[in-house]
Amino acid sequence: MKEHTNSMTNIKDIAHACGVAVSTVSRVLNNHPDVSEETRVKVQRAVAELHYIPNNSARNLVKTSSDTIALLVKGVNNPFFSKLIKVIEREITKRGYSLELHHMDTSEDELLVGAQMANERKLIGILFLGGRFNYSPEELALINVPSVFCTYTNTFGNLSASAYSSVAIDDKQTARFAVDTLVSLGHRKIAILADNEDDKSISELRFQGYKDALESHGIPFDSTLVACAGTFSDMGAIYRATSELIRRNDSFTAIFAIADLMAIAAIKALSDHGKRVPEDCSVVAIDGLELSEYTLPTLTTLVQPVEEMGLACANTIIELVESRGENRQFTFDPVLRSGGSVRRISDLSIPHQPD
Amino acid sequence: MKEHTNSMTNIKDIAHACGVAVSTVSRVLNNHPDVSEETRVKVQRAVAELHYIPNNSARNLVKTSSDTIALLVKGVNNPFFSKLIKVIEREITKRGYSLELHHMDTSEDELLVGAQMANERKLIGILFLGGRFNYSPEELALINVPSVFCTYTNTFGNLSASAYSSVAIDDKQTARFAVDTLVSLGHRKIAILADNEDDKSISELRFQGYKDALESHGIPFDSTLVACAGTFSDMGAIYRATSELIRRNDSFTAIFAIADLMAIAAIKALSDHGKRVPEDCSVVAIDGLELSEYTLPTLTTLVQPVEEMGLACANTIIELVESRGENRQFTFDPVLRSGGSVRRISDLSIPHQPD
DNA sequence: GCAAGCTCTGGAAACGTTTCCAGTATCGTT
DNA sequence: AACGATACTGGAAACGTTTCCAGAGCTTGC
Repeated sequence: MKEHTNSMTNIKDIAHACGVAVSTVSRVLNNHPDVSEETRVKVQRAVAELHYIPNNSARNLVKTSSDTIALLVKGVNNPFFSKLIKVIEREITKRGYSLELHHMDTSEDELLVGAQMANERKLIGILFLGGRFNYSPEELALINVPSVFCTYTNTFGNLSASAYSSVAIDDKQTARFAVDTLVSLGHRKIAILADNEDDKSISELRFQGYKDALESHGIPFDSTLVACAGTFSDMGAIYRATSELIRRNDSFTAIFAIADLMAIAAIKALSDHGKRVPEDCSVVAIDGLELSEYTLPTLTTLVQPVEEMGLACANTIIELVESRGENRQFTFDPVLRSGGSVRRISDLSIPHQPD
Repeated sequence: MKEHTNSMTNIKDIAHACGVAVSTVSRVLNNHPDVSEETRVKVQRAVAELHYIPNNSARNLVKTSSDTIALLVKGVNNPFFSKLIKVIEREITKRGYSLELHHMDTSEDELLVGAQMANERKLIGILFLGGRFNYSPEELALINVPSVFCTYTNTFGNLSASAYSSVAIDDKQTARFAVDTLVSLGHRKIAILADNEDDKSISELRFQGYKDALESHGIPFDSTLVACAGTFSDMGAIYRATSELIRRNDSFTAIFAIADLMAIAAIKALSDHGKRVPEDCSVVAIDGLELSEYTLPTLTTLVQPVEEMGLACANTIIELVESRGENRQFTFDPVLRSGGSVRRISDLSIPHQPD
C-alpha cells in the first residue's frame, strides 16, 4: 500500500554499492567457495544495509525450478490430517522450502491435479495425502517430480518398492489388532463401521484386517454387521449408517470404527437408540486424536504416531528433491490407548444398576 | 524422474511452429484483443498439441509479482479453522490464484512474518487468521501488500475503517448472547472458560461480553468463576483449568466456554468431578462445529457461518489484490444451535440459592 | 625466468515471459 | 490520389538472477 511503486534493491544495486560484479554478489549469496573473505564481508554488509531480498522468480527462472513443495490433500476433513499437515508444514518451512496446500474433492483425480501442477514448473515435489492407492506405473509416470504418498498403505499393489515412496501405518495389521482387542475381551459379535467396502483405499485395508481377525478367531463374517458410511468426515452420514446398522441387526456387542471421528458419531447413534457405551456396546477405533481423550466416554483407540509420520513425510520428500536417497516405504505401528469405550463381555451380562 | 532433462515446450517453440513471433503468441495466451481470429486459433491449436504450459517464474519475473496469496494461521488447532481454511483455499484456487499456507506459533509475530514474506515478492496478498488485533498504524504499514484479518474482531482499536480489512463475528455481542441464553434459563452463577483474560484477542472480547451480560442482568462479577486455560487448542490445559475452577468454586450452575473444543474438555472435567451436564451444570459455547452435534451431550453453541466467512475472506483479498474495492469490515452474526448441554435452572437437582 | 597452476573476479549469456515501439498492410475518407 | 486511421504483427528490451568462460594476478616448481 505504501512504497509499492518504488522498486526494491536488487543484486545490481549491491554490486554497484560494493564496486564488484553481480556475479560476485551472487557467489556470496549462494555461499560459493571462490570468493575472498574481504569481498565476502563487504558484500554481506551491503546486503544487510540495503535490506536486499533475493527475487525468487528470477532465481527460479534461471534454475528452471522453484522451492515449492505441494501438499495435495484429498477429501478428508479429519483432525488427524490437520495435525499431520501442521507437522509437515512446520518441517518443510524449517528446511527452507515453501509449502503449497491444495484440498481436493473425492471426485478429482489427485494424480492428474499433481501432474498439472508439476508441469507448471512451480513445484519441485508433491506430497499426496489421502485417496486411493492402486496406482498403475503409467499413472505414476504422469508425475515428473519426486513424490511421497502419506497415510496411504505401503503396499501399492504389485509395484516394486523402488517405484514410489510412502508413509503409513500398517492398516490391515492395525485393524486386526483393534478387533483382537475386542475379541480378547470376550466379544464375538463385532460390527464394523467403515468408509467404503471396496474403494481401494485405507478403508478397504482396514476392512480386510477386520475380516482376517474374525477368521483367525473362528468367528464367521456377518455382512449384516457391516456399516458403510461412504465417508470419513461427514458425521451425519456416519451417524445415519450406524443407525441403520442398529435397526438392521443390533445383536452386536462391539463396534470397530476405522476412525476416531466415526466412533464418536457412532457412540451418539448408539446412545440415541438406547444403547450405552460401554455397558451395552464396546467401541474401538483407529487414530488417537487428542479430542478422543475428552469425549464421554473416552475412546479406546489405536494412536497413530502423527509427529513421526509427519517428519517422515517431510524428510523423505526433501531427500528425494535434493536427489539424495532412494524411494522408501515407512510403516508405523500405532499403539493402543485405553479409554472408557470398551468393556469385558462378562461385565455385559451383569445388568446395569441405575444410580 | 523421466523426461526431467528434456526441456519443456516454451513460447518460442509455439511461435516457431506457427510461424509467428513470440509476442503474438503471448498476446493470444493473455487474451489481448489485437490479434486476428486466424492466428488466434492457429496458436491455440499449437498450444494444445504441444502441451504448452506457461512458466510462471518467467511470468512473475517480468510482471514483478506472483499469483500467490498467503494464509498465515496463528497458533490455533481448531476444527473451525480447518473448515475455514478449506473454504478459503477452495475459493482462492477457483479464482486462479495460489494459496500458500503457514502455521505460526503464538510466540511469532504474525506481522513480521507477513512482512518478510511480502518482501520476498512471492506474495500479492496476505490473509491473517487468528492472533491479536491491536495493531498500530506503524505495524500495519510493515505489510506492503493488501491484507485481510480473518476471524478477528472488526474493531481494531481506534484505527479508521479504511485502514484495514477484516472478517469476523461480533465477539462481544456473541458472548453476551450466550450468557443471556443461560440467564434466561434461570442461571445466575455462570462461570467462564476462556483463553486468556487480557491478551488483546478474541478471548478478551468474549470475556468482555460475558462481563457486560452479567452486568446488564445485575449479576455481580465473580473472579473466582473465571477459568483461563491460556490456549484455544490444548485440551489438556483446558481440562486442567476447568478442574481447578471446580476445586476453587463449584457453586456455578453453568459454564460459558468461548469455544466448542473448550466446552468438550470442560464437560469431561465436570464429569470426572461428578457433575453431570446438563443436570448439574449447563454449558454453552461459541463455534458450532459439526462435531458438537455428535458429542454426549450435544453442545448448545453459537454457530459461526464458516462458509460465508470464508467466502468473505477470499473475495475481499482478491478484490484488494486486483485493486478493485476499498478496505472493508465484515461482521457476521452467529445463530444459536440448541443441544443437550443446557437445562433450565428449575430442573436442576441442586436448588438455586438466592443471593 | 618461464610455464603451469592456483585464486579470485568480471563480463555476458541464458532462463521464458510481457510489453513497448515501430512497422506494414488494408481500408475508408476526402 | 493522398492521407490518416485501423488492425495486426514482429523485434527487442526488460525483469533479476545464476553460471559459464575467460582472464588477471599470484604463487610454485623446474
